[in-house]
Amino acid sequence: MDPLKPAHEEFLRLVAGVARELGIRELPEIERTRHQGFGFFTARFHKYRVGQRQLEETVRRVQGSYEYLSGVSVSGLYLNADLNVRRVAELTLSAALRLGSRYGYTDECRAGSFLIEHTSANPVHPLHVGHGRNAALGDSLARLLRFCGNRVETHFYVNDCGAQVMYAALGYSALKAGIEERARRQKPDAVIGLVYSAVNAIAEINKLKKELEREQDDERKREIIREIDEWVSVLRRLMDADRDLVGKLVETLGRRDVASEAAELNKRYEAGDPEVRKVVREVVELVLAGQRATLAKLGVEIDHWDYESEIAVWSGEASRVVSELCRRWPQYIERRDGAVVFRADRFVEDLGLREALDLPKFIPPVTLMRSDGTTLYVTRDVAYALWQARRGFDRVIRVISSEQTHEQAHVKILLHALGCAEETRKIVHYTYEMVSLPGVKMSARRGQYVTLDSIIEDASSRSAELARGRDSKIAEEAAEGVGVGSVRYAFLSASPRKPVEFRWEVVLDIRQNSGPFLQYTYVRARSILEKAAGIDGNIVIPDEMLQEEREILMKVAEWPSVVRRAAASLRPDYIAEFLNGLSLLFNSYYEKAPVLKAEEPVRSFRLALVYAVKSVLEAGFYILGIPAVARM
RNA sequence: GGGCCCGUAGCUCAGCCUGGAAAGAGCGGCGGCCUCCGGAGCCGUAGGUCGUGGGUUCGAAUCCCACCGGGCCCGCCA
Repeated sequence: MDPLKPAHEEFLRLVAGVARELGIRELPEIERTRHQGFGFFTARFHKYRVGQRQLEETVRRVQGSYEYLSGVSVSGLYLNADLNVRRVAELTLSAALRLGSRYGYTDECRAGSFLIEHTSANPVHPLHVGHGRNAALGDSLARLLRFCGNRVETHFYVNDCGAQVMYAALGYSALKAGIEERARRQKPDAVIGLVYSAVNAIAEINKLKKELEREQDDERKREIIREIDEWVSVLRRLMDADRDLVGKLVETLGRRDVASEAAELNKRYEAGDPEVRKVVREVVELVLAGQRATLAKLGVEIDHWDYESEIAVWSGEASRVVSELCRRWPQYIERRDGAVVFRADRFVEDLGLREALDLPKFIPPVTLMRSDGTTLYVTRDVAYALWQARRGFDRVIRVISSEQTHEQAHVKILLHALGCAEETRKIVHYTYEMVSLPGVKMSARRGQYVTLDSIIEDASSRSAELARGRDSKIAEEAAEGVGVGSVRYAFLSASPRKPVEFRWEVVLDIRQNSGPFLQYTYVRARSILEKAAGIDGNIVIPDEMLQEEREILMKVAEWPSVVRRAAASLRPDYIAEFLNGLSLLFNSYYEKAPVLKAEEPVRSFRLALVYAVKSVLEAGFYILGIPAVARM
């Protein structure tokens, strides 16, 4: 139910009539007026080369009487119309009272079925802030599209292939008992994260030492020594976290050729060696248990966990991708020391695909297979993309950070080269920019990151701290909900295209544009309704409304179209912005207009208005995944 | 060196896809209010070369080009 629909239709009829009279063949676009004082709806006639007088006269001739519009006017070459606020208000309040937190849904926002892949962090460490943005975006897209009545399935791609997993597995099998014991006490992903970083550092140091022995050039030698020092200090830092564990890892693996062992392990894993398979899966499951717990805390549920090994490797799909490309495009295949390289650069150039596939201007060649016969991430990703595209959804949305722009372009090119036009069209690389923390440099390989767990925890304790001075028990209870709300809002409120700097003053700013601000608004609205104990269904719209009441009603009336726009353009931030605007209006109103103490019938009207605001906030909270706390 | 993205008020951001009215919010600043449903409040006000320079257009924050500044990426890593 869209309360603006009748008014929109009336305006549409007017505009169409005017256009017809003026001999304009197309229908001028109808917009929500951007500037105050020029009505609610606008149609522009600039490009049709008509005079203002002519437009005015035509409008006068064509316009009829309207139920939902008022004040049709021409200003310059704009045709504007205001709303009949009373009529629209009736529709809005009755829709909100009837639908509650489902208000906002309209049939027009259904757009098909969606497979959404998101988060897909490597299973060797805990989730960090960047994954938080990915998870919040992916999850909210899923919620938004579900709210709109679409079929949605969420997927997490478990990258259990490749060297980094093998590093974790090597460390794990070397110190199994100690690690398992720790994983019972601490979060298992944190434990494995430490193991992974330590083994990685050991491997790096060993590789560099070997290089140092062979190296002749003094300049280069000094540089290698510098790099070794850097990794040694990484190791030292990891020791501070768990001296016993990291010390034992150095002892056990320090003299071994960890890099070669990892490569060997990887080869056996891809071949499906049962022994390796068992170890790798054990370590991966430990990490996933931890990652799952973090996601659950954020209110994120994943429907399917897709294992790279199964879907791309053991199924033979990745190999088929390679052989099929060799068969179709032998002229673009090069073999370098046994590795298979696809000359994506020349392929794109020769076939002139840049425009058609909307590719970046620089495309490097892409290696499809290592010289030891194992697959590479991009090849497996192509196999996975095909698998996704063939699961019977209209669209596949892959939420992947902008770091992978080039890799995702490769996937697109390779799909095209395989002749999978249909599949390519379905797949969307939903990109978002990085999250940074002031003064923190992150590197997963160096075990240097701020975990999502610590961010959520920090947000919760800080929000409890901010509430000190009020009821501390309530603050305590609400802390986690407010913490989660603040974190999710911080990730979702900016356009995905913009880098986000995570700063506590902003994230927890109660006055505006934050999760807690919305939650606080919600608590206020809810508290009024609780005290009122029930709303009369017979709402009389008063003849004299406050300016704030008019504004809130029109804002609430716009909610369904905001939902539609957000869903159509896949932008949860539109929802966040809208809720922030609504909250600002409501808080201002709250201060001016007593609800419970008002005389009837104004009291009932105001209660209905509060209920409508509360309902919109609830719907928006569902979409953004912000906990609707009752008190805070 | 090349590629992708970002640059709008002191700060955080919306608007850019699809050009059109005086470029919108909030925070902070300044000045005020409050025996009232939750003060983590409210009202008012000042504050802008839309990074810079060209171009296209009747008209550019919006489209094109160049440059400057920031982030990310350019591997037989993922």
